[in-house]
Amino acid sequence: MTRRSTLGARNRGIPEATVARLPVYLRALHTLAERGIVTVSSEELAAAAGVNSAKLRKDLSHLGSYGTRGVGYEVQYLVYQISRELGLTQDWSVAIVGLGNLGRALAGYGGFASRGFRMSALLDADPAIVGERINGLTVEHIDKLEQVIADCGISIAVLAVPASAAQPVCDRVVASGVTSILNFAPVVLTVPDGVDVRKVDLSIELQILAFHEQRKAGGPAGVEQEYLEAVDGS
Amino acid sequence: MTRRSTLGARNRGIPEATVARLPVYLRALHTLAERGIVTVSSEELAAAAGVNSAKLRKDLSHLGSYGTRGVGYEVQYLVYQISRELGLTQDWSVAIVGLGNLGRALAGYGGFASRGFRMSALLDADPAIVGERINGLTVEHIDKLEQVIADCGISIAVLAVPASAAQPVCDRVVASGVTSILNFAPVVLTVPDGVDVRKVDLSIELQILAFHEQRKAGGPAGVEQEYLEAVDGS
DNA sequence: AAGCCTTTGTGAACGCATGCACAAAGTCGG
DNA sequence: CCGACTTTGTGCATGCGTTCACAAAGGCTT
Repeated sequence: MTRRSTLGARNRGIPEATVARLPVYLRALHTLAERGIVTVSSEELAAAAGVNSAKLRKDLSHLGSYGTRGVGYEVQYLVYQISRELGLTQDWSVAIVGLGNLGRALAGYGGFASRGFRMSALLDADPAIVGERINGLTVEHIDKLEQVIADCGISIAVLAVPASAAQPVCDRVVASGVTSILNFAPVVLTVPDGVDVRKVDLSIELQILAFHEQRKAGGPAGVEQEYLEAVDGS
Repeated sequence: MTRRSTLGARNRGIPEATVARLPVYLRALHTLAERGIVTVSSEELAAAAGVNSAKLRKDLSHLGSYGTRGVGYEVQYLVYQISRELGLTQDWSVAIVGLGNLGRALAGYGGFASRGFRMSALLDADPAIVGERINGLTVEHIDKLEQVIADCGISIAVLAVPASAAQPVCDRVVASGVTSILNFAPVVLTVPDGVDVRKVDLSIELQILAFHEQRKAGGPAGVEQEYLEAVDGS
């Protein structure tokens, strides 16, 4: 073990799996705080977040030793610590590229602005959409992409463009200085080292559900024979 | 090792990580097929899917031995095998509950219908929305939820409702026989055993990006001191 | 002040996932 | 028909993530 000090493991290097759960804990804590709850045990918080309590404690231990034995965690303090670790104590400017149905839904989503994320720019290529006001912002033409990203200090971009446009648009935002991308287009994006991409894909999620659904119903129906029927009807 | 037969490992029990990647391979294969490509090596397909070739081969080996050594995989055949394994050779009826901005975007998304998923019902509680036609379907009032789910044989539901409505709506669709749920509401759903839930949460994705973004910029800015300033201005 | 009770933080064991590296197995040219 | 070449399928090692179980640590009661 490579312990750095005796005061808990403030190791730089929080496991990726832990990072992915911190936002869930944070949301649960906010809910508790709204109900006026001051202190929470790992057991209670874990239940609210839908995880095992041992996992919760280990996750939190990666941030430091912020609980009190015999008592639990102070809700407000933990909110602050997790927020800070996630980088939510500073503001992030976000651009949405592509304002079709999905892009509009994202632009109108209140959950963004609430915690550290400011919707700073909306960009689209369609002249019929450019100039429209959505949620208090005017849609700019994508020709101004580089300029807008620089002016607003945008480092995070949300891509809600058609699949065929995704890679070119991605290349442009990256060239403009964006280093984090949330991609809704159903393509595998190629980016340079140092750029993070996360992907949200409805179709994939449904297919995973279908797999398990089929499993419940008794496994894949087809036997080997079916393929030939499927392709040439013999 | 517990091999079942000499003909590859047709072990029931495909790793979850593999299942999550199969749809990605499937999409890559469809793209190749459109370009008229008949045969593909693990190296090429892995590149198209954005994964390591060894991982791809191991994933595919869980389905069976569908490649030809020295040659590669036949695209159409592999499409069929993966589709069958994922349960896409049968049709799945899907209901969307909640037709705000996000629900509309989902209802209009072409990627659903294309492969095995049929949008069968749209449900909402708002009288101003009920009766509207979206993408060829009429929005029904949520009072008819149980009836519609039974009539259409729906086993997969997409929840795009406000957070406060999510758990009650979830309980109702589950009681009606739905066993797979794709949840867009920012809450942790509680469901009985045997029901699968997958969650899509924009806010969480952004927070994960923010964490890495901050990391690139030199780690969490705040020192211990900052918390006191943040809460009571002392 | 002392002992009991609660809850954290973590060592240790286990299981899953990843990636290397190579033998087995097939194709293709001569 | 044979030998060289290509590519699959997988044994093995390594690392990450999860869970159990418990000692250490604090609060609370008497």
